[in-house]
Amino acid sequence: MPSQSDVARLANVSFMTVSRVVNNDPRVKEETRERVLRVIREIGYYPNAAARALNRRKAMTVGLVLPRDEYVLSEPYFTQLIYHIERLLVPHGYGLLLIAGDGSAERDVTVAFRQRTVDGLIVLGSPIGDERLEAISRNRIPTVLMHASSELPWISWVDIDNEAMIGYFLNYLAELSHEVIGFIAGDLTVLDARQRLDSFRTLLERRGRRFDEHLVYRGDWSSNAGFGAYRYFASLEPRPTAVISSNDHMAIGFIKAAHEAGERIPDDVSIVGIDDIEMASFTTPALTTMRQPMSEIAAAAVDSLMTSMGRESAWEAHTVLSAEPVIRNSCGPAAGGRALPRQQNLQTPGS
Amino acid sequence: MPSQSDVARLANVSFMTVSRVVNNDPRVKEETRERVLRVIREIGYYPNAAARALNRRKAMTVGLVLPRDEYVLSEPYFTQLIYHIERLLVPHGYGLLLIAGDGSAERDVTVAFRQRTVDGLIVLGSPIGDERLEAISRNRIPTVLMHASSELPWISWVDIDNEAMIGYFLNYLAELSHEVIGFIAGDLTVLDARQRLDSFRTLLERRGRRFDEHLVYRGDWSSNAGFGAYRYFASLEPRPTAVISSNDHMAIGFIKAAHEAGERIPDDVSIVGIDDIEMASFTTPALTTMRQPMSEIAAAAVDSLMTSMGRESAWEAHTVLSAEPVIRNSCGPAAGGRALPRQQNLQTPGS
DNA sequence: CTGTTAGCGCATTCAG
DNA sequence: CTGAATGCGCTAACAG
Repeated sequence: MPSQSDVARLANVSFMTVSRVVNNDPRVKEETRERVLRVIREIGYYPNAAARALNRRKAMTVGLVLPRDEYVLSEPYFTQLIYHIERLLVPHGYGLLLIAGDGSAERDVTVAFRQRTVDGLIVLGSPIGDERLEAISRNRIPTVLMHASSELPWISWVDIDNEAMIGYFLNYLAELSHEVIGFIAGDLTVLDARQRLDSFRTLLERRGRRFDEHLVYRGDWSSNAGFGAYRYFASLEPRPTAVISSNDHMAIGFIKAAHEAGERIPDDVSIVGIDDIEMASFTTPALTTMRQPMSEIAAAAVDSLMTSMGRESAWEAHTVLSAEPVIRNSCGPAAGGRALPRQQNLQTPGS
Repeated sequence: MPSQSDVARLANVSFMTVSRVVNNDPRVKEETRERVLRVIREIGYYPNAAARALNRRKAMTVGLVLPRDEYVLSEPYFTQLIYHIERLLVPHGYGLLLIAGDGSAERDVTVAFRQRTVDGLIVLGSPIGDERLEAISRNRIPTVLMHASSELPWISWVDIDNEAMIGYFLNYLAELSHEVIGFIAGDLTVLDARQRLDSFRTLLERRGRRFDEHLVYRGDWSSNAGFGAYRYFASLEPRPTAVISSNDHMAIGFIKAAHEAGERIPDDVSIVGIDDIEMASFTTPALTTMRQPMSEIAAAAVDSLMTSMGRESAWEAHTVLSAEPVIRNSCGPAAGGRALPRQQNLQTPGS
């Protein structure tokens, strides 16, 4: 495998000149540059990443810390995020290293940085009170958190506006005359899950309605949980006429359970989800939900991380982005109500 | 950030001894080793990955080449594979670097290796006649292909037994007295898609039934394609009483379309999928499908890659694994038939 | 504009 | 069992 010296010899220059050409240093005569470039192409020279990293003290790699939970990982949601992150990192010259966190909390997350394998971290969906964050901050690792937040230095984050989403649905369902609204929570160790639930409670009270613990079903993001939620709500008195699910998977489980029970959606009960996964337009009826701005989320994360890695002292940015409602057919007027569904942003499954 | 020399000084040894301790070289006095280890822990020393890589000429990193297609990537299927691969790589001391292939074919795939950023490659679902494979082989990059195959040296692969899957379904549907069977193909630039279609044709003919082009709908793996397939088959005369879909997504689109048309599954038409994605147990009715042995596939891939990377000269292994049928409720006897559904491997959605 | 010197942190080879 | 010398391939800092 050829090195700079090989190129240098064949081009009749010192290897220093080769280095300059490779790094686009302007102070090289055009003629020499071209000669060197030609040799480089001819013998197929590529700079050795390890030597570069050693010298520059920069690995040009970002670590992607995956949720510990195998289940969460199987969300297409995360895959899309990963896809966008990688795409945005490449133009900056950075690579993306996967780090799954099944071992000891602190070690996993810290080691890659201490070994200088990565220059910074992107953490996907860290749980509340995650000890890893403390370790990250202590080690002064430039980091951006996605779908979570933190006040620690060195830790930037980008999240979606959970309160706005819940607020939107609450309005929407109110216009459809729903009075009793159930809520399916996600795994409450996850910040987004908690924020959604808290928003539900707070916003309800702000409207002067009383918040009833019984109207909350604690799920874990899985379709199965939505299944359980249906049964639970069906047994309630008074029974909710509409349900807000903290994600689409659970909403889909809910719909499935309703079908099996012989009920019709939205005639018998309305349901909304969050995420707009592909399957959401393929349920019967198609699910009303919120679409998250994936590529913006990824872009904000990469931006924050880049400037954070470029600085010497602690720095962090906090970004909140809003989701976009996707109104389909899983909501209707409350039984006995006369309101009509508001058909804005009508979205049909392409076909 | 401390280096070996720092540890050496504090432990009153030469940095060479530190190196030996770090690499578990047995020829170090137990007492010295412990002293060194203590210092290492105290000052939080971690070996510098770049220096190591430079010296050993090994990056201890594997590149994961993702499908170019954003759609395919959103399959939870791939995420699971990634998860398992990472998990299996870590014990070997290897990291996993993501490589998305949106740029020029050869460059993308080759560069990381030529730069010595990765020691080998795992390629997910390469299309038929992929020029990248030729480039990989030419560069003598130890590589394992997943869900594809190739005869090129240096390229190992692991795939599932597509013919066996189709054969199983053909038997199963025959027992249910289905005579006219439709087939929804995946994106035919993908080897698995083609193998499934070819098996369908071949096995049908082997049974002495004639293969009819009209009974094949060419999809692209998406739910939308399944939607279109339903409409297509509904217009056919004679109309198929059962349909084999090349993946679950398309099967789910098919089911959705059937619902919208007011038909019942499996009474009016039977359908099977492949993959057993999570959603497959949450359709109405729950989908009969094939579950792929994810962790075995990943294990076979990692194994092959490891031995391939450990060798000097070309080496490759070819592995074929079989999928496991998951019989749920989307198939019934052909209209007018008297056969009963064979209830083996009965699988209910947990709940 | 180009070359020389030095060293990034580690592991291999050879001496003790 | 331990240490000294050497070089992996590259770039920063300083000559020329």
